[in-house]
Amino acid sequence: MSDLLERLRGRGWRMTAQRRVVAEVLDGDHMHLTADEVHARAVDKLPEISRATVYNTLGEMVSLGEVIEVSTDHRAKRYDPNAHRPHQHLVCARCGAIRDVHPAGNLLGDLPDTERFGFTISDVEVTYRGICPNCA
Amino acid sequence: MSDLLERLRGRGWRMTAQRRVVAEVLDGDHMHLTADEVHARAVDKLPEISRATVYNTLGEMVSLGEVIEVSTDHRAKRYDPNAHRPHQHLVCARCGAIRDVHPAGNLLGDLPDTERFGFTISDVEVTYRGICPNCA
DNA sequence: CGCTTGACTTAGACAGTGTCCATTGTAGGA
DNA sequence: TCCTACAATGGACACTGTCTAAGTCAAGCG
Ligand SMILES: [Mn+2]
Ligand SMILES: [Mn+2]
Ligand SMILES: [Zn+2]
Ligand SMILES: [Zn+2]
Repeated sequence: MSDLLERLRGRGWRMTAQRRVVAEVLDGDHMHLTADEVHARAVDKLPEISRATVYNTLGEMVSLGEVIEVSTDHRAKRYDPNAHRPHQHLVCARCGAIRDVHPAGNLLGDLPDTERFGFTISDVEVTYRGICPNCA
Repeated sequence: MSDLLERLRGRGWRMTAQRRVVAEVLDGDHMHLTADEVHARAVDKLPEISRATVYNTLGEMVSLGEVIEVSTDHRAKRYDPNAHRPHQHLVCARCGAIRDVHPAGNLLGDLPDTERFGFTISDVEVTYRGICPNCA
């Protein structure tokens, strides 16, 4: 089942009921949940799990590169278990729906050397904004 | 001096000391300030200006398209008076320094039709991340 | 000019999101 | 089974942003 859980076990994580539940929630069908949304779903499976533990666990997963933090609006960060296939996000400006997208081309190459100001650039983050078919 | 102020006057804004000061701060040398940083600088010029007014004024300037909201980290929004020349941002992952950059190429064109899922896309937001010369 | 009025400002309460810490619990190895 | 280092807990706290009720004032008008 949980590939995410497998990878975490392989990294020497102490396996607790709480971490199992957080991993299960992330691997479920709902993508791009906020920490509090993850917590709400986790509570359904393990009523005594605390908010702090969910925040800690998500933060650790991000540090390990197993989960990605996404912030498409200026509100809560969202947690994305799709960390092993590089992708970007397409966001509906009206309802907030989020889709994974895979742009063609070399995004990093679009930035000329004269525009790099001596930075060593390691990452490009792109958010496409528009109106989804439902909202149109 | 303040081009920003001129444009706002032209839009029928009631001209108050508070709005003048916020516009002056934005047009100063420091770019990409947070609302509370704008407030701190505004207080130096007009001690009684309130936090709420700074938030309100910045929000109105954004609505009018005279200022852009930027969120490069997952913390406070930053306010960018450079609203009339489209650009993107380059951010130092260590110290948070922000530079304006002007990518070549058609950013929107990088997203194939098959990756648009029926959305009407109106905007692309790009953040380049790396390490600045100072931090390297 | 001085009045009038509706737009603007203010202080502070409140809400949403995230962090911290002292205490308690427990996974997993000896 | 026991130990102990690591993890979980709950609640206080910090940061960012929003809201409201009451007071203030810019600007148009006589
Ligand atoms: Mn994603
Ligand atoms: Mn800028
Ligand atoms: Zn929509
Ligand atoms: Zn730096």
